[in-house]
Order: sequence, then structure tokens, then C-alpha cells
Amino acid sequence: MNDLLRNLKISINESIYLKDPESSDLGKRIVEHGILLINELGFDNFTFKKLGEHIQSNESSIYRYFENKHKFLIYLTNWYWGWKEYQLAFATINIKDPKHKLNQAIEILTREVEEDQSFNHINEVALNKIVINEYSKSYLTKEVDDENKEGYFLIYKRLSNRLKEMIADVNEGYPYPSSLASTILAGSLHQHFLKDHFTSLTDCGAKTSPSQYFIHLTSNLLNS
Amino acid sequence: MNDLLRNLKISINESIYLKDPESSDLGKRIVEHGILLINELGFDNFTFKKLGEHIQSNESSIYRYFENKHKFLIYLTNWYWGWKEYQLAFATINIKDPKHKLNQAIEILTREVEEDQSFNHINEVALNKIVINEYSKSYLTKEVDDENKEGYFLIYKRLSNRLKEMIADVNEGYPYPSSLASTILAGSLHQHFLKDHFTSLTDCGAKTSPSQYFIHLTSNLLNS
DNA sequence: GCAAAATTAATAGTAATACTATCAATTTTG
DNA sequence: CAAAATTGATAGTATTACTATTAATTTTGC
Repeated sequence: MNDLLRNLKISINESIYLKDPESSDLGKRIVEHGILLINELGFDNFTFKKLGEHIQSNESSIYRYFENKHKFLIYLTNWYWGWKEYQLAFATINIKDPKHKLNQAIEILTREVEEDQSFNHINEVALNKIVINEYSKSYLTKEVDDENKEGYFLIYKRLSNRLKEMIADVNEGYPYPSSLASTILAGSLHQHFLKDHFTSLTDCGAKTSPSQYFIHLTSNLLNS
Repeated sequence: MNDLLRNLKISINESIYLKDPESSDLGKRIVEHGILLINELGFDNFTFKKLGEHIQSNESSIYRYFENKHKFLIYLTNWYWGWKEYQLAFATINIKDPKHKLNQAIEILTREVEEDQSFNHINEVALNKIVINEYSKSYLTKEVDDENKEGYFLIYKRLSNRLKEMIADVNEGYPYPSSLASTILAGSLHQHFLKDHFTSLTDCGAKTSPSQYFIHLTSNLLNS
């Protein structure tokens, strides 16, 4: 992202928060330090009380922004996928060739994340680690169907669908474009996790990236 | 499985439990009803207290078998993967042709689960749902590296590695056999989840199965 | 610049969770 | 049949995940 986009705001479904954290200084500190603290402790060990201590504020004040830590995770991961959606749009808009476009999309969606200067209070590297380690906990719940109806996963579904369209544009005869898109998105988070914790289960590591693996896989699948 | 295997026992790393639940009637009831209750409530809402009430036993008695519910989940998922490993071994042992063997392996590992009469106190269908919904929570923790060293994920890693070997036997030039194996294992759980909760993100459903998707994907990748 | 409104902080309190400890009752076994 | 092991019942602790109330502080609108 560049300076032209300084005023960009990732828009997030209002039912996910009680009060928009972007609307106040405290709200931004909750998000900023929440990301750092979840990354440090893991989501399971993270509490609003601990976050309150970290930002020298009060547990009860945080509860005025988010109902509970589950919703806070939903908020953060929505932000992440919204951010990815912007990156994807900008990086692929002028590409005409469908194959090139798809490869670029996969690259954006599966690569190692770097800091984005456009969003001051968000550490995208830490947030990416949270998404790798915790995203699936946001939907692997008994409430998933209700929350899906509420639109909590809309951005992610839209993103997966964009990828699916690009897959179909390369090979309209390929019978599983939706499954391939979701496999790339969820699978790349998984490969990133494996390279950090279960090296024997992946070929990704110092020499090979998840992006290479998925670009190779997709090209071979669609161009044969 | 058949009657020849009546006395089969899935062996599980001793450091996962405090007392072998297979060694007593109470232990078996903990496992049997624990599976049903986790499937019913979801792992997050499951507690040993609730399980105690269900089996008309006491919370404190359950704690003598398992340190906590996390270890209980590790136990159950280990059992599941051990069971899959047996199925895989039996179903592929006499197949000579590497392509046929690999297809058979993918079928076994990704298909819809059916009841197995060999294991009385285990409801494999419910357990499969638990694995789909909860398995990733067992390793997406801050303790994953320590627990990996303790051997908590050995069976799963061995299974993934067997699949990797079969992939390499079909095409020794394919550069990402380990990643493909882990993608098939984790990806098929994910596709099963999607078909139940996010139908727009998958092509799997009434007419198409995750098995078909992954067999098609693998064949096309390795035979081109 | 000041009063009213909104926000935040501090404190207290509740119910549930995730255990541990103790001891009694029951069952198993040698 | 006595000793050992297992199980059940009860109680207790620290933490979590909140809600409620009120006071202090900050913001705003005129």
C-alpha cells in the first residue's frame, strides 16, 4: 500500500463490535495491543483483564468495545481478510492474462506477510501469525451457523469466491474451483503452521514457500 | 474390520493418559460417553463435570484417567488416527500398482466414516465429527512444540508420512510430496466441514465427495 | 468557558470452570 | 479375608468471563 491510501479503512460488519474501535484512541490501543498480546500468549491464554493491564486501562472498558474475546478474534480476522482483499484487488486489477492474474492472486494470498505502513496501529506480521494459529478457532464452534448468518465470515467467503472466479477464468472445465480456492486459502495457513512446528509434514521451509507449492499445484491442475 | 480382529487394540502413547481407559469399565465409559458428549456440546462447552453427570460418576474420578480435557482430546484423536492407520494398512497391503494403491489410500483417508463393529465402546461416526470440528484445536496451542516432543502427534505424522511415500511411489519427481500428503489429510477434514457449514466454499456435497476431489487433484498432479 | 453528555476507570460481585485435596465407601486381588 | 486399589462425595481455591454501579475524567456544543 502507498501514501495515496493513507485514509483507507477496512470496513467491518457492525454487529461484530459494540463500539467501533477505530472511533477512539482507546479503541485503537485495544486493537493494537490486543494483536500483540494474543500473538504473545496465544488466544486461549488471552483475557480482557490481561489486555486491560497491558494498556493501563480497565477490563470493563474493553467490554464496551467487544462483547467477548471470541468476537474480538472475529473482528481481528475480518480486518486481516479485508486487508488481503484490498491487496488482492490492487495487485491484480491491471492484469489481463488469466493465468498470470491467478498466479499473482495466489502469491498475494499465500505469501509471508510484511508490515504495511498504511495502518499505523496494526502490526500485520503479528496479525498474520494470529490468523495462522487461531483463525480456525473462530469458526470451529457450535455457533458457526448463526454467526455465518450474521455475516461474520462474509469477507472471507467473498475472498475465496474471487479466487474461485480466477480459477474458473483459467480453466472453465475444471470441476472443483470452489474447493480448490478454499484449499489454497486454508491450506496455505496450514503449510505456514507446519513449517514452524511440524517440519516433517511439509516441503515448505527455507528453500521452498507455500506460495511456490500452491502455484505449482494450481498450474499443473488447470493447465493439463 | 472383521471378526479376526476382535482383539485389536489401538495403542496410544502412555504419557497422554494417567490411567489407561481401556483397562477398566469406568475408563471405557469415559471414552464412550466422552465422544458422544463432545460431539453433542462441542469441545469448548464440554467439561469433565458434565461428563461425570452423564455417566453417573464423579468429576474427580475422570481426573484420575486424564489430566484435563485437552489431553482427553489428544487421546481421542490419537485413537482416531491409529484406527485410520489400521484401515489404511489393511486396505492397501495387497495392492501392487502404485497409482491404484495411492487412490485407495486417499479414499480411505478422506471418505465419510462408517461404524466399525470391532470397537464396541467407540462410535466412529461421532468421533469422526469430533476430528473434523476439533482436531486442529489439539495442535493450535502454545504448547504444541513440547507436546510434539512428547510424541502426542506421532501417529498422525506417521500416517501423513505413509501417504507421502505412496505419493512418491507414483511420481518420484513430484517436488512436494510431504505438503501434498498433509494437504490431503487436513484439507479433507476442511472440505467435510465446509460442506456442512459453508457450502459456497466447496464443490463437495450431495453429488461430489471430498474423496473424488482429492483423488482427481492428486491424479492430475502426479500423472502429468 | 462552562454545563451537559459521553466516555472511561475503579470496584464489587456472580456463576462457571478447571482443577486439587481429603476421606469414606466399595471393589478387586493375592 | 485382609490389604490394596479404585471410585465417590464433598469441599475448597484460583481464574475466567462476565455484569452492575458509581465515580472520575474528557469531550462537545453553545
